[in-house]
Amino acid sequence: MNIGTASERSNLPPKTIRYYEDIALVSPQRSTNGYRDYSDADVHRLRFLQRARSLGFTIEECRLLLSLYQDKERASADVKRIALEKVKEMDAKIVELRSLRQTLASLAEHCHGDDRPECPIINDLAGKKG
Amino acid sequence: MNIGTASERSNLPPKTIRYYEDIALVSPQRSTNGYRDYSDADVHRLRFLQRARSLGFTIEECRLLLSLYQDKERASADVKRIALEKVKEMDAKIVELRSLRQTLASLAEHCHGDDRPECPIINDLAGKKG
DNA sequence: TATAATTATTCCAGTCACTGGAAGGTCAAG
DNA sequence: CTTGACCTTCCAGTGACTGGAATAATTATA
Repeated sequence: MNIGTASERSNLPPKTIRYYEDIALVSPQRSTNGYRDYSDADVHRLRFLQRARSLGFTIEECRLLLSLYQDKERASADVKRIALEKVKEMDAKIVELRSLRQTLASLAEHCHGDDRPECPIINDLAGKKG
Repeated sequence: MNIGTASERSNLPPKTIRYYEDIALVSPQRSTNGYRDYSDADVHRLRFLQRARSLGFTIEECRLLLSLYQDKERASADVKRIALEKVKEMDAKIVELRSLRQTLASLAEHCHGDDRPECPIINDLAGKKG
């Protein structure tokens, strides 16, 4: 099938799919007219990538997961380890984001938000005390 | 002062400070030897940037905040609006991240994580049901 | 004073994961 | 036969830096 169809079925934009070919993640056949010709297996890999990316795996992690997926002898322990590391990373990111959010929200709360130029947000960013 | 000192005082790496000059955020004087010569006001701007960036503002938002900061006539309402938008964005990001984290964690939980190749994480990524 | 170490300079290239756009080839419908 | 949708390649840009090479200036030490 052409890239447009593969795009619909994988829920990935054509540009992204071509990019995945550039970095050797999914390499479809070519039709006689030079168009990329995606097999069901290719689309399968694309969907795998779409899902894994949306779960926060990097491209290189996806590459690893794909190779584990290809390898019939792979141990699920490998996959689990990678997943749990990712969960830990996400936890850390959430904590950090929540803290930033709190700081910013409390700054905004103390900003009267009218025409007067006194603004605690600006003051804080500028490093003023109080 | 030289870039090294400015770096220490602003808690920003020299590379980043030079980059900020490239994109016209902080433009110090030059000494006769060609070295950048940072004033206290420059360092002030750098600290402002460091803090704002760490709070999740983009460079362009920082540019805006700096211009509001410079402008004595600015209304704090503008700053508050920007800050509250940012808080909303962060809330959304946190929700999304939490959901991804949950998906991944529950997949990992159901993965026995031994030598057997059966792995729910891989199966899920591959789009298998059950 | 010679030398070594540190810090500074510029410039080019790379990161990550795409995304946009130009210039052109192919194909199906009317 | 033309229109328009879809496909191709290639080049360049995004954001926010970061790394590294080659060179120059300053500072510390022997």
